[in-house]
Amino acid sequence: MRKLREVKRAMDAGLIGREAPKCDKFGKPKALGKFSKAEAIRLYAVLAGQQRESKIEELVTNTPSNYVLVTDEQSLRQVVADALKEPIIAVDTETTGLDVYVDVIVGVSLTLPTQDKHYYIPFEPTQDERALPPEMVGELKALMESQEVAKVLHNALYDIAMFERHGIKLNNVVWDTMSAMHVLNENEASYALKNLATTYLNEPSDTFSELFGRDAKFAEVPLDVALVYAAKDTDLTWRMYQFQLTHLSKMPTVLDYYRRVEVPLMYAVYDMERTGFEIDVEYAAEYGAEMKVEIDSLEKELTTELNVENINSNQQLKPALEAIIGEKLPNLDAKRTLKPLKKKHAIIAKLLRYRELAKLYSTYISVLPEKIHPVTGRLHARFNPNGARTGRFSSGGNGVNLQNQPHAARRLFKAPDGCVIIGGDFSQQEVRCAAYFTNEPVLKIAYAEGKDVYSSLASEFYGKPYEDCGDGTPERKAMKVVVLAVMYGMGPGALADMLDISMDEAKRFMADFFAKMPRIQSWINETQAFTKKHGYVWMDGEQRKRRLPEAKRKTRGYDPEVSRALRQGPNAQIQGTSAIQGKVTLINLHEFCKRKGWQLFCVVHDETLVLAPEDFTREDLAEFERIMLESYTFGDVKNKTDIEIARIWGEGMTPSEWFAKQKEETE
DNA sequence: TATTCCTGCCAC
DNA sequence: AAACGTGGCAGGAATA
Repeated sequence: MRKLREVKRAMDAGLIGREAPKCDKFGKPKALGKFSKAEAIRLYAVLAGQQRESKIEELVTNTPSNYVLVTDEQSLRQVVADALKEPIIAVDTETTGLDVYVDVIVGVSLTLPTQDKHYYIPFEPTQDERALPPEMVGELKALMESQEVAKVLHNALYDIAMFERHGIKLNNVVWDTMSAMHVLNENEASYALKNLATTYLNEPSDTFSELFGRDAKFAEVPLDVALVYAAKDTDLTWRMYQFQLTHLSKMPTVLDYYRRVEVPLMYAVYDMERTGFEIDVEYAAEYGAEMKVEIDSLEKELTTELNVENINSNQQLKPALEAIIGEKLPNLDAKRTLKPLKKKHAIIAKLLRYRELAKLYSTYISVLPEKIHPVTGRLHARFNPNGARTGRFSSGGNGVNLQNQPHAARRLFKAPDGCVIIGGDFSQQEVRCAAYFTNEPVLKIAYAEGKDVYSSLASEFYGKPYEDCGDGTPERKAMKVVVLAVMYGMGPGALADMLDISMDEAKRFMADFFAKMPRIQSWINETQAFTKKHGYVWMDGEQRKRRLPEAKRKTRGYDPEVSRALRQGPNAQIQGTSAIQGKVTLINLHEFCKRKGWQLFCVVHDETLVLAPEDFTREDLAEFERIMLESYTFGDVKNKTDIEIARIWGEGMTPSEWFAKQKEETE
């Protein structure tokens, strides 16, 4: 719609006309047909090209006088000397591409605020004879590594990695305008610097691809254009920093959180991403081939039995399946719809088996080996510390999502020779957090006595002894999902589905649940009332907000968006606070790893993995455990952590099993 | 061929 | 009657 509107505006203004009419086979122009959407989109491309050229021209002619191109060694040295006198500068790099293990810097931008100067320093392989030789990037080393000069960047993780390519540590990054924006407004549509500048600095700016096209390379951008584009980057970064500082200063607890947690977290994430994973390629190939055989034969059988072209197409599958089983299906959801019919119809059992294998194979087993980086020989995940609006990490992007690997796929991740994976997992993290916020005596007493709340509730619900509902049992697993779901506002219908009970039984379960723990109910009510009144909730200690503006909407009758926002409120407070606990702990573990020569490996919400040499001691482990338990506590609710030691992810043993085995082997 | 939406499913 | 929350991604379908 945006594109169509722009085309309309341009046509109305006479900036662009209809396409030239097509000619017939005699070369005579045909009559113009109806004005189609397709033509409008083609015209948009023409318009964008026209605008691109004129925009670039305009940018260059209006290059501010304090944007300076640095093209000789002496000037470069002078800029560095001047920068070393600044207390804080803005930095940005331009590069040959986005692969932090392959690409190199083609230019560096520096903003020197007290001088009010914005420099762009181009290096080879920039395609211009004025570009400085690549080894001169080294002239920036002292400045970048200085612990005196603080740095502000946009998406610093990337630039830290690019400087590393040239043997330079980018130290003393004190602000990242991208991560700060996540704290300032987690609902932002885009966190691209140029878009933030357009929104908040009253400075309409085009992103690189908008200005130069999708596949443009920075090294090929003419230097007069590169100067104005790149110098503007640090100019905007600096202005964004001041804007953010002004606004975060109005929320001192959030500002403190940002500096204390989000900033040091960058360096932890940077190291964690670089550690990477060794992948058991032989096992993957063997296991994958085995799966593929079964998948292919199941697919063949299902295709014939159902008489469809493609069993992966639900559009084809649904009517075919309905015809065979003789009943209508609401959807083809495996858990809800198909599983109950599994016993009755062999074809459904076969389909479910096929789906399970196909998912595992196509999403995990077959792709993990392909993602091994050719340069490092390891698989590098990406971790986005503010990927979720609640402040949780997300993982994925161009790398691999490390947070949703099923157990069968975790077996492909192994510790390098001589190393083990040590994992610490917060036990019942969110319920402990709930105990803290609600002050519910049943929960607090249970945790004080060292009871497992999921097990207790499972024991009651299933009418089995507490001991039979311990860690790893299906009863406890089911109850874990149920407790969290009910706490976060699940309805009786869905609960009945989940526990395979009637609607009335589900209602009774929920009534019992809240009657037994009345403070949970009252805390939910209070939190929802707060959400409705203010349009946001606070995480613990007002460290960060989750803004839910829909909650404030005045409604008559049911409004799904308002209801959703009211469910999100209590959830965000607990999930977000748990995320803060995870981040603070991760920072401390990072320090610990650096001290010990260990490496951060991976973080999955309530679980952190590190790589340690296999001769680690009990004392090392005790220290690791202490960091897990003491880095961040929920008031007087004690933390609990389960520790696992493994050579293969997910195939671990307890510390006592480990040391027993070690002892055995040395004897 | 490229992009986007939909359904479904993995993790916590 | 509409009812856990937070993500990422595969594969099909629709659209241009």
